[in-house]
Amino acid sequence: MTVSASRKFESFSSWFDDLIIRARIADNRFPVKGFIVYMENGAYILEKIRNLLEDLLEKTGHKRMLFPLVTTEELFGREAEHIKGFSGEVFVISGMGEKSAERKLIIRPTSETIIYPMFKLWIRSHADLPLKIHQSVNVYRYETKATRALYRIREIPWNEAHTVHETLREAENQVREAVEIYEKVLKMLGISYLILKRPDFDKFAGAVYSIAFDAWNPDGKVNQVATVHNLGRNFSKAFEIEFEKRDGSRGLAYQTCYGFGYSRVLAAIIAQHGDDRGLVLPPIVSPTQVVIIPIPFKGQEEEIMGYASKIKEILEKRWRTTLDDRKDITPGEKFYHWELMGVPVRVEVGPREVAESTVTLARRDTLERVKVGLDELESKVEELMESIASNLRERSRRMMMGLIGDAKSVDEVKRLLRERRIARVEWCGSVECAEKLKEEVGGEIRGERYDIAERPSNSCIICGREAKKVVYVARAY
RNA sequence: GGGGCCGUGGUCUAGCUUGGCUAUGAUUCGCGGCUUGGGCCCGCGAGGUCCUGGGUUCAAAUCCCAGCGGCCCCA
Repeated sequence: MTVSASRKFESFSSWFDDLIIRARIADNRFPVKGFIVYMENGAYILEKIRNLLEDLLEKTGHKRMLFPLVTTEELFGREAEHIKGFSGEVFVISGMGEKSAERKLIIRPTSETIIYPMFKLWIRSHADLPLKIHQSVNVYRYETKATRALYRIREIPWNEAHTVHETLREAENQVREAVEIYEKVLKMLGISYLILKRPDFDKFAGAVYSIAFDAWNPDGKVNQVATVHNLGRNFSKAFEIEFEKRDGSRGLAYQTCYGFGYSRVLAAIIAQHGDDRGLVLPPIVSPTQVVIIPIPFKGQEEEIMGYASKIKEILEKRWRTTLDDRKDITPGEKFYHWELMGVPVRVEVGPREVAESTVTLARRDTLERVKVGLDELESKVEELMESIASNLRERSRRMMMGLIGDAKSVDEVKRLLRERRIARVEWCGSVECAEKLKEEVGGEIRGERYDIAERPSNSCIICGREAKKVVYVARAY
């Protein structure tokens, strides 16, 4: 059985906006544009995602630190490319109360220029390396394009990690470790994505190269949920991060940094798994994992409630369990409510179940129901949780595969993007062709696969010269 | 960056073109009753800076200007 998700594909915007507020994820009506309120479910899920990621980061030796919110104009301007990339979208503190500032402060759009001056102080020799730190904080970017709840906001909750290494090779290995960590988290959430090495013109400001995780979205605009950058020695040069090498000579350190956007990952969970009835949450992050709905009949209320409480006692030992004992609404209404909230497993108990010592279990992803005996309650719920998690992952992966289409001409790219899909094309690698393509089709070259090698076998679809790369083209948030 | 559409109780909405009555209806919320295997029904009650500011007018939700905010399309 499949649940219709036609609304989310046909009118994604209104489906999403409507859902996040009704499912108490976020309220976009805060009076400052681009700043949103995370309500209990949104805040809860963000926290769960954060725990999953931080746990993996710390297991791989990243130390949690917390750095200040602000940097100075001087520090911010140290790395030429970096300031070029961000200058148009930083918030600046230019005064305090009535007074204007002697020294303006810049609120972090990302923390390189805040963290690296400290790295300079801390790193003296190879024995101090590798240095791996991370922090989960908000960063601020004055988006000039239209903002969008969770996807494109001006106050961005994320995790950023920064590492320093002796050699280029070690930095390369660190990039791979970061990619693996992000893959693990996204996999636990059932999210599907492409890992793309961004073309040079689209890399992080100050990086040697950038790798991005683009999650698919129902409206065809890919959602960049995380990025990993090899910074080479660009920043260590600007911030004078030098160390004494094993051979006694001095050298500049190699660096990497990577960021993981919590709100965009939350958006991806909602967008990839949700359907016309509301959220469909992976069990691992769902605020409520099991909801028990009693179906009382006149004269049997007490018996049924007693039975439901007993079920709750059993289940709450292992899962976040809610017994919906509200008296003023009908069971049917409760079904709709908890489906909206995306609760993975629903337990229905009525007169029939009481009489037979059974319960009826319903799963949120397919809405299938099954009746099970009390003795197998826990094992069946366990099975369901696992099955839901893997079904969501598989379903999302299949969807993404279906969205990708090969294009042999600019017209075909146009057609694919119009169908809200992702085009795979062969490209010569020139900026001119990339710009021309963008102009004609409205989508941009997002990059080539990082996780697997795809070799071009034909010519560039724009200029016809020899193709150097197989790249993916999509509209993006 | 350019263009278009829109803003009315918590939510959705009528009214706006052609200015004029106590701003319409639903939903929601509170109380009571009845129900309960998919949003049931009945009664009573609550809830409004008509986005903000300025202008035109005897009179503005309605017309004009600016701002703020949202959505869509193009770049």
